[in-house]
Amino acid sequence: MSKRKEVALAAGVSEATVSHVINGTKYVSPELTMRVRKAIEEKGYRLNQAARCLATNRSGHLALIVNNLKNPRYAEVAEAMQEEARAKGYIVSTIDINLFNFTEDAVFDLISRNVDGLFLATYIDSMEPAIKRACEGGIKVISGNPEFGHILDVSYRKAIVDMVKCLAELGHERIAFLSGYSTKESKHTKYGDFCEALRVQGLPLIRELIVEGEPPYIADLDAGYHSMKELLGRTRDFTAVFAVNDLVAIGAMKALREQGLRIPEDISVVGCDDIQFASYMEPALATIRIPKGEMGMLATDMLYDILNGNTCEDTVLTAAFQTGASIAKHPA
Amino acid sequence: MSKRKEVALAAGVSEATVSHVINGTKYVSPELTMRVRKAIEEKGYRLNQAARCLATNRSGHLALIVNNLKNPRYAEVAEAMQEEARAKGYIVSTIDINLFNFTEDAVFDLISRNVDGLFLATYIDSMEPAIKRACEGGIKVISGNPEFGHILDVSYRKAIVDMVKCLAELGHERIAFLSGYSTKESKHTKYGDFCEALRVQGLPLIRELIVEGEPPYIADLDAGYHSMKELLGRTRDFTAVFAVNDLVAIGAMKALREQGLRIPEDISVVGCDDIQFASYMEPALATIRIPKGEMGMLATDMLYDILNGNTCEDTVLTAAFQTGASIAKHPA
DNA sequence: TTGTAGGCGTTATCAC
DNA sequence: GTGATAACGCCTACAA
Repeated sequence: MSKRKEVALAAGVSEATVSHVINGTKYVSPELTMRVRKAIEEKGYRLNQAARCLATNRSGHLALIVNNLKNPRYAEVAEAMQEEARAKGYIVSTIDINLFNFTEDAVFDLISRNVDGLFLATYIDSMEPAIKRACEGGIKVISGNPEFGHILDVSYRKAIVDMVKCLAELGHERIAFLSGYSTKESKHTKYGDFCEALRVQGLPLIRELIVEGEPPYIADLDAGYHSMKELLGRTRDFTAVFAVNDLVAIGAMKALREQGLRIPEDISVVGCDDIQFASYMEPALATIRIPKGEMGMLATDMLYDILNGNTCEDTVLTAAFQTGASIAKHPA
Repeated sequence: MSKRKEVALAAGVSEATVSHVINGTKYVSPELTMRVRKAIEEKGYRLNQAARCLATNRSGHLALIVNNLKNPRYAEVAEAMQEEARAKGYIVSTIDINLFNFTEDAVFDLISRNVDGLFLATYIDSMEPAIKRACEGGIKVISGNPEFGHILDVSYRKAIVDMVKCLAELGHERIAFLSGYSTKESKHTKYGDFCEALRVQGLPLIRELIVEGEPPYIADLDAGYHSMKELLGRTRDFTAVFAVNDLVAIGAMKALREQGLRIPEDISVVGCDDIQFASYMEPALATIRIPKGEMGMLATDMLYDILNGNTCEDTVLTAAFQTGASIAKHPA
């Protein structure tokens, strides 16, 4: 690895000049610029980011926090964030906290690594203290919590209301909810939105039809499968089910099929997130669409703006109900 | 952010002593150790990794290269790698090269960032030069290519032979292959294995039944869907299809259904990777199982060993055929 | 057992 | 427009 000094030597200029052509921090004559570039090329010189970070206190390193990378929803956010970040010269590390299994050290490590910015694509109360430390440590964070600075969030309210309305109009009255998580978690807004939506439609909230997740609260295919089995073991008196995400919905569909229940003839199913798989299911899963890629991009852009002293607007994107073949009229 | 100096001051010791208790590089009396730890705690001190990196030339930063993070196969590798890495004090950045859309800069950036190690979970010829540079830059790399140092790979051969044998025994003779990529890519071993497997079974390799992918070669659900449509447009004279991965298989299933073809009664379908979704399909997708989590863990362990001057063994894991409801006897 | 000092590769502030 | 020089925070001989 050749260093800046060697490049300067090869180009016959000072080290400072090399830096200036690299960073564009000062005018350098075209001729010298050329010589320097050539020297860089020939020497195969690579700027040492660690050194730069030490000097500038900026690492060009972003972090994304998700709760389950295996959920394509987050994979998509991660991919978009990464793509946008790379275009802006940043690298991103995705931290997969297994929900509720969260350890503060993961965040402290981020501080230690001088991460410039942080996007919380998932949110749990228990990480608040750590995130607060991160803020104090100078890390810019973007999340759904105004307490941490700028906010980028998605609101499910309207979509869930629309969805419940759609089901109600199809004659459904007893709608189950597969939570995946604990409905006691304060930030678990989908459950709150669902309750509200029922209220709006004048439908009852039936406790028996609410299935809580089990620790460690990984809302995945298996969780959906087991949640539905639990529900079916409890009662069959429901005609529609809303799952906290598409994975849970798809898992639930399997459990329903195994019990000989037809979708949507017997039970209508709705998921959430609109992962690509949803439309490849048989029947195609009705779901709630959220702008996953946009979130990743926006988060990156916002962080970029903040880090460069520009302003950035807080944003709340809105989800949209996406109907599908997995819902139908209430069975006569 | 308090620095080491402040900790030293607070603990009434020298900076060197602080470092030694942090790194365990020298014996420090229990008493002083205690004082230092307390001071660290009180001051909320976080070691600056950039500074350490500059001094030691080690970043504690690993990278994983995949071609499509949205493919749960890679998400799983990424998650496992990350988990193992964190336990060892490393952080990992996952780089999603969109296959064949690869740009060398991504790798050069890794060099610039003093990444200690690199795991190529995917492989394409076009990145060879860049990876070579990474090696020269001192980055330890693990991949399927011995040229780059240690190897960690998975062999599909036996699994594919078993799979074709299974299909042959069920009476299938005309087996299609949805490549997703270009079959001309030298490293695209699944295609080679498939050809070999046909040979072993004495089955013909039918050019018409081989569907090449389209640039930019993202072998995902849509690609599978379109590949199958293309195949169906070409001929219906096949009774089984092997897809390069589960996503392609699932996409193909949709196209088949749309044409009124039943799975497995009319067409048997086999995927590859054994992503969790496979078993949640209707019918459950026969596939080829690969140890995804194990690969992520192993790669990390190997890198860790190498980086710490230990030896590590090259490993080739073997895939296994996993039957499923998506295959059945040749339709009479 | 503990402290001192030089250096890691860049940036940034100054004179030149 | 260009070139020295002092940080940046930490590690690590080497000295005490």
